[in-house]
Parts: sequence; C-alpha cells; structure tokens
Amino acid sequence: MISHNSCRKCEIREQALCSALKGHDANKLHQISYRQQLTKGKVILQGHKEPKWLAVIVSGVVKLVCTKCDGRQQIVGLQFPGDFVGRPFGNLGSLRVEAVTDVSLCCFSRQPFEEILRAYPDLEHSLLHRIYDELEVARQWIFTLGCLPARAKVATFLQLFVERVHKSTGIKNAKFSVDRQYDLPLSRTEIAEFLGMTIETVSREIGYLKSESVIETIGLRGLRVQDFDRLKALAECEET
Amino acid sequence: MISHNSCRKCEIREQALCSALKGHDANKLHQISYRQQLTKGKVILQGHKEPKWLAVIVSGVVKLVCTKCDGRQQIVGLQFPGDFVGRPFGNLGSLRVEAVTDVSLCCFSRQPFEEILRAYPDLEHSLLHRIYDELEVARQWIFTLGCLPARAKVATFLQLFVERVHKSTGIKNAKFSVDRQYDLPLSRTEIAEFLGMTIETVSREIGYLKSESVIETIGLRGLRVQDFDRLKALAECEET
DNA sequence: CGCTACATTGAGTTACCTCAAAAATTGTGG
DNA sequence: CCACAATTTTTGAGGTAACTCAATGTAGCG
Repeated sequence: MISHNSCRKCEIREQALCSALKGHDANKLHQISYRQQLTKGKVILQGHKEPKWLAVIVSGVVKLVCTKCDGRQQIVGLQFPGDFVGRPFGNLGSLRVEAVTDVSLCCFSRQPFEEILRAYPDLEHSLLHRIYDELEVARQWIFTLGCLPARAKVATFLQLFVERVHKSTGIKNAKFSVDRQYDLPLSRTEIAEFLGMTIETVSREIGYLKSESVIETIGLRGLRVQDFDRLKALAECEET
Repeated sequence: MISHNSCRKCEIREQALCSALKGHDANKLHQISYRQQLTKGKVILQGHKEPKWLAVIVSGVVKLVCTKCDGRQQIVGLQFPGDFVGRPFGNLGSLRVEAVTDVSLCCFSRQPFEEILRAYPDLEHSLLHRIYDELEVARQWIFTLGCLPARAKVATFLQLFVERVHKSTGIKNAKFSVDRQYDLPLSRTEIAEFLGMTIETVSREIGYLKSESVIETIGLRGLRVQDFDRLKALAECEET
C-alpha cells in the first residue's frame, strides 16, 4: 500500500533525518517521498542489491539479519521509528532488512535522494551523526554478546529495548504504552537470534526474571517492568 | 614524539580519508596535521572526553576496548593503517582506543578539522562511506560472536586479519610480509578478548589448526597460513 | 644464562545446548 | 461464545563445548 506523504503532520518529523532540512529546503525531501505500509515478516531490503529506495521508519520495528548457509540466523541490529534504513551510495552488504511488526515507512527514491544528500551538506552531516550512533550501538552489542552470560544478555536486551522505546515516546501515534508496560515486538525466537542463544535459554532466563518479580509478562508479547533498577543491575552482572 | 608531516611522501595517502581532498584543497588538511608516534599499550583516546585531536593511522594497529567494572575487557574493533580514529562532532562513548603495536598517527587538531569537514562536503561524504564500512564490519563481528563456535571464531579472526593485511599491502613501509607470512599484532589474551572467549580456548583452537597444518606459528607472533581455503572453510563451519 | 611474561596442556566443572514433552496463548470455525 | 487446532512458549532431563584452576613449557629480554 502506497500513499502520499504530508510532512506537516508527520509523527516522527522531529526525530528523523528529514528535520535536518529547515524552512524552504524542507520541501525537497517531501517531493520525492511516499509512504509505504508493509506487513510483519516482509523483507524490506535485500543486501547486495542496489535498492530502489531508502526510508525512514514511521512506525513499527525492523530487524537487520545475517543468514548463515545452514539456516541459522543472527539479528545484528534493530531499528525503531525515526531511524533511517538503507545505505545511500552503496548497498547493505550481506544484510537483509525485515519487518518485525507491521511497519510504515517514509520512502525516498534512491537516486534523487542521493542527489539531495550531496546538494545539502547539512543533511549528510546529520546522517553521519546517525551512523556514528548506530556504530556505537553495534559495538555495545559486540560487548554484550562477547562478555555477558545468558542472564545478563536477556536483562540487557530488555533494558535497552525499554530505554529505546522511551526515546520514541515523544512520537505521536506510538504503539508503546506508558507506565512501564510495553509491547515486545520480538518473539522468543527472535530474541534468541539477537542474543546468540537458544530459545529455551531465553525462556528460562525470562522465567527467572518473572520469578524474581523483576518483570511480569502479559500474554505472549506484553511486558511490564516491575523493578527497573534490579533489571539494570542484572544487566551489569551485579547479581546472580 | 611529534614531527611535521609531509603529505607528498605519505605512506597511506591513497587509502586514507585525506585523499578525498584533491589538488589545491589538499593543503587544507596538511596545514593542521602533525605526526605522532605512540608506543604499544598507550591509550590514544579515552571515550566521553572531548578529544583534542582526531587521526589517521599511518602504521601499526589500534584496538577499541570496552572495559567492564569487574576488569574483564572486550575488544569491539580493530583499526589498521589508513583507518580513521575518533568521532568528529562528538566523543567515543564508553570506548577506549589503545595502541596494540607501536603506532604512527597523522593527527588533526579537533576544531579546525571539524571546520574543514563542514567546509568540504566531499571530505565529509568520504567519511560517511568509511563509517558505513566500519558499521558493516562491526555487524559482521556481531554475527561471528553470536553464531559461531570457538573453532570458527578463531578461524574467522585469522582469515579476516589476513585479508585486512592484504588490503594494506599497497601501503609502502607496511610491516606485513608477503608469501602468507604475517606478524600477528595481537597477543593470545587480546585475541581472546576480541572473540569473547578464554585464552586457553584460543590456544587450543590454534593448536588444532597447527595440528591440521592449516597454519603454522613462528615464535609467539609469527603466523604462516598454509591452507587458506581450509581456513575459510573452518570459518564457515563447513568442517569440524 | 637466568628471569619474566606469555603460551600451552591437562583435569574437572559448569553454563548453556539439544532433544523431547507439556503447557499456554492465539486464532478460527461452528 | 466456546471448542479445537495451530503456534509459541515453557519445562525437564541429559549431554557437551567452553570455562576454571593449576601445572608445565617456551619465547624473548636484560
């Protein structure tokens, strides 16, 4: 489903890349943008192919996946509303970008977008900032995967997910509820693929967190954090 | 030790960021640059502090380290000659940058460098490319750490190290020898810190590779790859 | 040549994995 | 609205890869 875009009432205008263009110039991106809705599970971009478009996530969550020949998968990144998807002036390497939930994207046709990037250094400057931030996040995960035991991995995942959601709560229309109750977009399988462990271990560790009243689950996807400080302490390996 | 710089005969001119400035403009960076030699183990940049300068690695190898409160460390990235170190318009977060070997850096004072970046969009554009590449490498490591067993991790490390060295062999003065013999810059401890495993396991896996005649070690740091295809196969988990 | 730092090897333990079964949640058709 | 099927998650028992601790071996340096 494709529809036209109106930046004025855009839910994520403030946090997205596009906000780097001010006043008169703001129109430039608007002219080449269009909205696209994709359902859960749809592949958004496939690495190695030159993509036709790049996009800003308006709503929903997206995962970056590496697939091994034997079928095992590793999620190497998650992206949330306001994040930029795709690599201008290149492709995504061996990555696949996939919708974790239903997503709404604000898409920009590739070539005109690249031209605008070159024409407006402020825009490219802003993109540089974002990519540096993503790099920092990626390195944070390297640390988590390399150093932490299963319990701390799960706690770290939940902690960072919750913090990331709060960052997005300024966003109108955000699906994330308040008062420490959240809608976990990832299945246990996906959490396992992200943390480099098995679904059983993820389940056991979540079970432990529940038994200790650190968190509470509501149905399969509902999550309430009862003791955020404790969660953080577990993420730092400060208790067992 | 600090000395002045002469871009003309720079060993890494072609592969480094500075090559983005052509002709007349090339001088701009030269004017604010100076060489610096640092010995093995020296801390180059400390995260969270606003750095006084940014740099291009001229020779040597550098590691990016996350330190956990309990003293355990994780190496989250390695950088080689031609790579850019530091984050302009920001700081490195919780990272520490440290010399793995003796290193020679071409440093740029922070503020003037940032001004030049803003003044020459081509330069910033080139930096954007590099950071995207680093992000891709970081995600590759997330995959390696999350998905692969110890043997494949070690094989992957050796493979990528060797490939990365070959990428630098165009560089004059490069310390890396030809005919598949290399000088491993990292100690076993550092390899373990990079791969998220113990020094004993690293040692055992390297022992296995030796026993299978995939590699050969010469002294503590010398490495010769006897069967690169086999190494790659092991990195892909295609045999045990 | 001896000292120190680093690397290897060995034995026993453990955290996480694998395989298998039970339970819970969600979706669907009567 | 309820019962049933499909899917996902949880729980259990047993195995194994990688860890820990300890001892031995080897490079490199003064």
